[in-house]
Amino acid sequence: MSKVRVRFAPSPTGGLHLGGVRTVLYNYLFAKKQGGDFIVRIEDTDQTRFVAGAEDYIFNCLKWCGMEPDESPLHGGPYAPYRQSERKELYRKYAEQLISNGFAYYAFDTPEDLEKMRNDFKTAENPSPQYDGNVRMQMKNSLTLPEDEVKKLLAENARHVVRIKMPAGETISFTDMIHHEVSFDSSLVDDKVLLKADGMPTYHLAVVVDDYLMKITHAFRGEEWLSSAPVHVLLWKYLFGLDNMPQWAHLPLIMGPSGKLSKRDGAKYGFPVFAMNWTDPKTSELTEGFKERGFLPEAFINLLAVLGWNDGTEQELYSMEELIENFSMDRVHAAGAKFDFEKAKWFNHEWIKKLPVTNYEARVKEIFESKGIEIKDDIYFTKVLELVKERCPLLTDFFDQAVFFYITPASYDEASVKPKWENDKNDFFAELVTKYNSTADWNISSIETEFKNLATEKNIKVGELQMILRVMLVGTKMGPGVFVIAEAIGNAETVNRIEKARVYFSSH
RNA sequence: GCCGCGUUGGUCAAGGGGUUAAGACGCCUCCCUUUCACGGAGGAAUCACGGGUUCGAAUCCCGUACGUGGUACCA
Repeated sequence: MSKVRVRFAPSPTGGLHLGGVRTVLYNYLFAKKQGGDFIVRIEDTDQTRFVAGAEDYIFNCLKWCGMEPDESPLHGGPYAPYRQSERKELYRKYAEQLISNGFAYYAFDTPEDLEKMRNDFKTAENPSPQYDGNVRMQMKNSLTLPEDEVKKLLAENARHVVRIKMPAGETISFTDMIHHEVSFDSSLVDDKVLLKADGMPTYHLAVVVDDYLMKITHAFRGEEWLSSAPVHVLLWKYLFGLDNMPQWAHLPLIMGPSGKLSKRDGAKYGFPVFAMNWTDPKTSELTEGFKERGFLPEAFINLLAVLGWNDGTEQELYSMEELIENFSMDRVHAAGAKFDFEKAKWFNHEWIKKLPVTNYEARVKEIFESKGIEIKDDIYFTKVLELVKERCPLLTDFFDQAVFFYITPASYDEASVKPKWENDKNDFFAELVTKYNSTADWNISSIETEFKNLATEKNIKVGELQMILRVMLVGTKMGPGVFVIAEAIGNAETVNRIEKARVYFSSH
């Protein structure tokens, strides 16, 4: 059996969303599991939709996710070029081969002609007429025009396209790795354009020709392509033989709160849809990415992998290696899945807890510095992150959960302290400051022992005092153990914060 | 409209003729902590509907409904 080769074939028209990344992932996992090659081919046959920077952006996303292609326009490879716009000259000959075999034809209809046809044939039962067997003989094409006129038009370079001539009354079927037998009635499929007036192929021709030329063995794509699969199957049959056709798998769609997930859903419902931040160069509109929202690539990959796939066990957390080991296409769900941001955050939290802080502290450091907190002591920073990570589902949560390790609170949760602030409390903290000022060995147990001894001596409930101490050090009722915080921020700063708060509470 | 695909709790899902119909997220209660989390123990909540087939259907078949994708010289 020949080596497994799969491809991800994006068109560089904008950001890379969830569904796209999952398509790459399944391609990648399948290829790596079989020891095959993962190819990225850029499908840029529509120059009107070209967006500057989109291709680089896609490769950046793949890099962030840890999925490096074996072949691509960036990585090179034996089947270059990997950009369809650079392969333009290749396609025409296949289109012409189809025509000479009677499987396709030239069509000279103008956009106005097409619009007229759609209008003329439009009825209540058929709101969107297709260019198909029912109308093709009434259009302007090499099937209806006299041969010499066709020759003449071609000779004078009249604008034309090449369309596939869909046969009538055939059942076109194929085996999909996820949906199993899928079949279509060829009479109901339209004469899709194969080669456009500008000489570029459409997706339909290009995908078949390139998959053949690049020796692709398995072709995975979103389910939105299933409807046009009969065109591709026929093209394979006419051009290269069904025996050489790759195995198809049409992946279930990832749904948003209302229908197929779109980038609009992100802004609308408050969660990212793209892998990384994407700014449209034309409109300057920014669409948020999972990365910038505070996701770890490990979590992003993990949550995408199990959205539509499971290995039949109860395992939910998988590293890339484990995914490669366990992935199989036949356990991919046929039904679409609705994306749940709450669960996505849970995955991220699990990975934050699981991975050593050193794995992501550089990113957290950037967040702190962008908010004006300079990190000078990396050892201390690591320790701080370690202390708060179980309350941070997102990387961006670390700031709020840990700023107080760096700055003295500017305000206090007065509602919690005020009702309990009486003279005995004031005295207690005044004495505590004196004691702490002379504490020689500043560690958690000495801090706690001194505190509790003094409380016992003063006959005040320890718990109540601890709560007040917390508010004094943190500002609010949050964070790790109070004495742990005191130890971390140090003797001088602890004393400083207690004294500042004591004065504040006594005068308010 | 037509064509394709799909349908197990709110969400992700296991299970594919006989099960008390797993598990996870979320939600609720309790424990832990006089904080917030983490962790632990419980709880509410599901086989779209109608017909078959069968001793027995969440599981097989047929309809219906609903959802979703396509219906471009876009991918």
